[in-house]
Amino acid sequence: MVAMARVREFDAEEILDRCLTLFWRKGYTGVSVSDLEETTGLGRQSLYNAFGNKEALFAKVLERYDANTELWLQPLLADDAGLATIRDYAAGALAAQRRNRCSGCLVIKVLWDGGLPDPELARRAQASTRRVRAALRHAIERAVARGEARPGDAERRADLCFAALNGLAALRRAGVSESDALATLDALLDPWRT
Amino acid sequence: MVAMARVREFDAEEILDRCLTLFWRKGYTGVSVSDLEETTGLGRQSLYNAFGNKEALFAKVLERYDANTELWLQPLLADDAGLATIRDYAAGALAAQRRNRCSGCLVIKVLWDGGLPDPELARRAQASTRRVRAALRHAIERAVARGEARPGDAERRADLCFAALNGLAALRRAGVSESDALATLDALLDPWRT
DNA sequence: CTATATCTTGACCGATCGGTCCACTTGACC
DNA sequence: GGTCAAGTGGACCGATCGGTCAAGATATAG
Repeated sequence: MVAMARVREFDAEEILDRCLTLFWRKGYTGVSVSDLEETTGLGRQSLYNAFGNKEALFAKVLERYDANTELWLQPLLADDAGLATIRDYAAGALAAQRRNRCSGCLVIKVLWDGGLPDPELARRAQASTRRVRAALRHAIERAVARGEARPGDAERRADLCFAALNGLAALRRAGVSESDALATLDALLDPWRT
Repeated sequence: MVAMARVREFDAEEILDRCLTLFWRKGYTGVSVSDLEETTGLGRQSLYNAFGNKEALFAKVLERYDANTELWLQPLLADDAGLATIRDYAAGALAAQRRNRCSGCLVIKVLWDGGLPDPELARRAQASTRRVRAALRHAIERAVARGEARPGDAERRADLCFAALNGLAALRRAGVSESDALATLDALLDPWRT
């Protein structure tokens, strides 16, 4: 390597974020490479130079989504987590979905479409959902330990929470308002309180 | 009209059923006309003669799905409906999804994709979800009236049921077994019992 | 300044998309 | 049996899909 050539003119992370929003909104197969060009403002070859191809780019996007999710999950994994933490998590998720004009979980969506080219990606997507369920379970266990919630099968409750959270997105698509969706989640959590 | 010509050689309803399964599995945009040719065994022109185009065919399929749903909803609308009826409804839905190798509600899925060409179709899809929620609400109200369930906001509970039912499909995609998914629903219904 | 390795732009590839056209077959009616 | 509306199969359409190739532009190292 004797002579270094020009450097890349864009910020890869910002580009990935734009792609993330797009994939979140329209799914993997629903996004064309031309769409990616448009929202990123980059030429096609620049995208392929930087990320490989559409599938590899989506893999990076999924990694980024997972990292973001991990951050969102932190409060649930804290010692003082509880039912209110779960509610906050849901409120944050609904707000983020409104901001990005998308609904539901990207991971669940691409799992539903089944259009993922690489089965490894599907495996990682499943692992991602397991982390969310485990975090919910932890928050519920802490709530029970602290006496906030009455005892019960934490794993079942966590899976039920997970199902309800994803179902909230279905409710939103069915025309229910964000505040009504949150109130619906309260109808799940409140009966657990002591 | 002097001379009648040959009659159609296939049963339109059976064809629609095959298309329904395919759309259910892969969504509207995920199904190509070639796919439809393959699963129906019909030529392209036969499909277009009988149903118009892909969008019109999907509209018929949606109509059929709605009619089927109406049938599935009947037990929930009966006077003796209750929490067990809701559980049966969920069990039937999960079993049907296993049989058709698809997951979740077709209507919610196409609403999620957002790939519907006709906004009127989206409107009908939303109306369809409202009928399901109303039926769930009726069953819950009957359960309360009969003393099976303790009193509570029936509409919130119905929407929560709706969310959980759709979330059950998300759980299945996340790798949870059918029986575990049903047990998760029980974790929602049991606390309502008197 | 020259040389060179990389980035960028835009034309282009074969495959597939939804949809149409046309020649051919078929069967009910007179 | 002849006629003709309707059904069927296959070639074909322009548009778009994901992906590639070949120049041209550009910044760094010497």
